[in-house]
Amino acid sequence: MSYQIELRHLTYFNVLAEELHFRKAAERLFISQPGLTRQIRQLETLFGASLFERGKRFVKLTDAGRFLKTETDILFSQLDYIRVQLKKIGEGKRAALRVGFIGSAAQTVIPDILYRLNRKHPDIDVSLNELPNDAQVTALLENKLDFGFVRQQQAPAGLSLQKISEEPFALVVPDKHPVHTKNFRSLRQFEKENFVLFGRDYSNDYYQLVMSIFSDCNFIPRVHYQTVNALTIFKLVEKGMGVAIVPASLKKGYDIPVRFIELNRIPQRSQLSLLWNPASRNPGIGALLELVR
Amino acid sequence: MSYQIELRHLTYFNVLAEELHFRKAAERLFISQPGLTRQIRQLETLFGASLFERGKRFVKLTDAGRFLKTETDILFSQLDYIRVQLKKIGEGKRAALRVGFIGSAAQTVIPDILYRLNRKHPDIDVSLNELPNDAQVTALLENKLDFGFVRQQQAPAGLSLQKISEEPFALVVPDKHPVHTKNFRSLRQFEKENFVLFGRDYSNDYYQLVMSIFSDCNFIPRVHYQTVNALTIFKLVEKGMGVAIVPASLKKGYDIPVRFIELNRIPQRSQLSLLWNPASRNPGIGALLELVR
DNA sequence: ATAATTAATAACTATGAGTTATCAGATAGA
DNA sequence: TCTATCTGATAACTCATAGTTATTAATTAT
Repeated sequence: MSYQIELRHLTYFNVLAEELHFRKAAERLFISQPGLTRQIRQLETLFGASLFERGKRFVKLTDAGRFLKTETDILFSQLDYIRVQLKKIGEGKRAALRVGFIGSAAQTVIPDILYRLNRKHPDIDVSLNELPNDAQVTALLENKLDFGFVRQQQAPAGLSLQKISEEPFALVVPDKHPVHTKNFRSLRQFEKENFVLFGRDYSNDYYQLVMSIFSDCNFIPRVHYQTVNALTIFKLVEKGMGVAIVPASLKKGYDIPVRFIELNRIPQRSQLSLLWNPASRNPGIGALLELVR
Repeated sequence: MSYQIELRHLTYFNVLAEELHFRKAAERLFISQPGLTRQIRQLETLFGASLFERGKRFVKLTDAGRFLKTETDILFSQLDYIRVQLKKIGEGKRAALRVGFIGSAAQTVIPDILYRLNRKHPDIDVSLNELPNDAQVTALLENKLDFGFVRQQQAPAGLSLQKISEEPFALVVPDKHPVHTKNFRSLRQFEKENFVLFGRDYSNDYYQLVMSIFSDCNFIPRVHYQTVNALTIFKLVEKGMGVAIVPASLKKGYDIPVRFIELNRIPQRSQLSLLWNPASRNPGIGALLELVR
C-alpha cells in the first residue's frame, strides 16, 4: 500500500491518454490489458485524482488527466534531453548544442560562427536543423533547441535575443527587367508587378517587416507566390513570375540570371539574430554566447 | 537486460549524489547498501555514462553525474508541482497559484487583486509568500512561483512583466524635523543627514532607482541602516536615526509619528509590477493576467 | 437471441528489487 | 606487523509485485 510513482506509470498513462482505449494502449505497450488497468488505477490512487473517465464503451480524459498529459509530455522530452546530454558528457564532450537556423542565413554567418565555436571548444557537439523562424521559437520554448538563428528584431516572451548582423533588403528582378540600380527610384515603379515573397509562416515578424516597406510607399503589393526557399524565389523571378524582396546577402552563393537592386535608402533592414532560452541549463550556451558578443 | 530507467533510480542517484557515501545514502533511503550499489550501476549502464567515481575510500561525482544532479533536482521539483496541481484539480479546483509579493506592496494592491480573483474564479487556490524581489525572480525561473509582485520596471531575462501601478517616492522624516512639505526644496537639504534605505538585497533594481535620485542631485548619501522592513525603517526615522525614501503609499496603514514629504517633482517613481514566467503552463496564469490588464 | 466488444476481477507466475552474508582492499592504530 | 575498522563489490537468497491467463459483467451491434 506504500509503493511509489514510477516512470512506468507515467509511460503507461501517456500512451493510454493518446489511445483512450485500454486494450489498444496495452497492445502498444506490449503488456496485457489487465496489467495496464491495474497500473493506471495505482497511478490514480497515488496522485489522489482520477485521470480517466470510464464509460461503459468509452474512455476519456478528466481535467486532471488532460493536465497530466501535457506535463508528462514535457517530462519525457526532458528525460530524452537528459539522456542525450549525458551520453555526450560521458563520451568526454562538454555538451551537445541543438542549433536551429533559417535557411537564408546558412550562406554566411552560421558556418563562420560554428567554425570558430568548434575551434575554440572542440568538446561541444553541434547539431544543425533548418527550421522556419516561428518553429524555432516554439522549439526553444519547449527546450527542443538550444539556439536559433532567426530573422527578427524583438525577442519573443521568454527568450533572449542577441543581434548578429544587419543588412539592407534587395529587390530581385529578372535579368532583362527595364528597372536596374541606376534608374531605380521607388518601389512604386513595381506597382503593376507581382511580388514573390517569403510566406508568413516563414516568420511573422519578418513578413510584417517586409510588408511595412510596402505600406511606407502606400501601396498593397500583389503577392502571387509564397514560398520558403530562396532558390525557388529566384527561379520564379527568373521565369518572369514577379519580382522579390530578400535580404541583400542572399545574392551570394546562387548562380541564377537575376539582378539585385539594393534598397539602401529605406529604413527597414533585415536583422539576423541569435535566440536562446535564458532558462536553459545547457552547459554549452555560455560558450556560443561569448563567441558572438 | 532490457529494463527501463525508473524514478527509483533517479531518487537513489539523487540521494547518493548528496551523501557521496553508499552506506549512508542507503541508510537514508531505508534500503541496504548492496541494493543501492546495484541500482546505481544499472542507472549508469542505462544512461551509458559513469556517474560516480569510486575511489578506494571515497565516492565523487563525475561531470556527467554533476550534470544529472542538477537535472534530477529540477525534475523532482516538477514532479512535486505536478502532484500539487493534480491534487487541486482532482478536488475540482482549476489550479493553485503560488504568488510571491514584496512586503511593501501588501498594503494596497495585492489584497484587492486577490479578492477580485477569488470572486471571479473561486476555483483557483492562491498561496501567498512574502519574498524579496530577487528571490521572486529566481523562484519564478525555477517554477517555484507562478506570480511575483515586485518593485521594478524591467522584466529580467526569461520573465514577462506587467505594470500594476506607479507612485511617487516620499521622504520620511521625524515628526519634529525642521523640513516639511512647505519648505522642502531639494534633497540637498539633507546632505548632512543619514539615510535609512531598503537594502540592495531587497531588490537591486529598486536600490539603483533610489540611488539615481541621489546622483541626480549630485551627492552621495550617508546610508547608515539598511533593512528590509518598512515598519523598522519608520521606527528608525522616528528615533532620529536618519531620514528615509520610500514609495509614498507606504504612509497608509502605519501609525508612527513620522512625516511624509512626497517627491512629486523628481522623475523617479516607484513602479509595482507583476512578474510571471511566460513558459509556465499553470492553467490559472491567464485568469490573473486578464484581471490586471 | 447471439456474437462481439469493452474494462474489471481473480488467481497465477516469475522477474528483479532488496535482502543477508561475505569478500577484498585500504587505512589507522597498537 | 598484526588487528580492528571502514569502504564498496559480489554472491546467493526471498519475496513483493508487475504482468500473466482466464473469466466475468455489461454494453452494443447483428
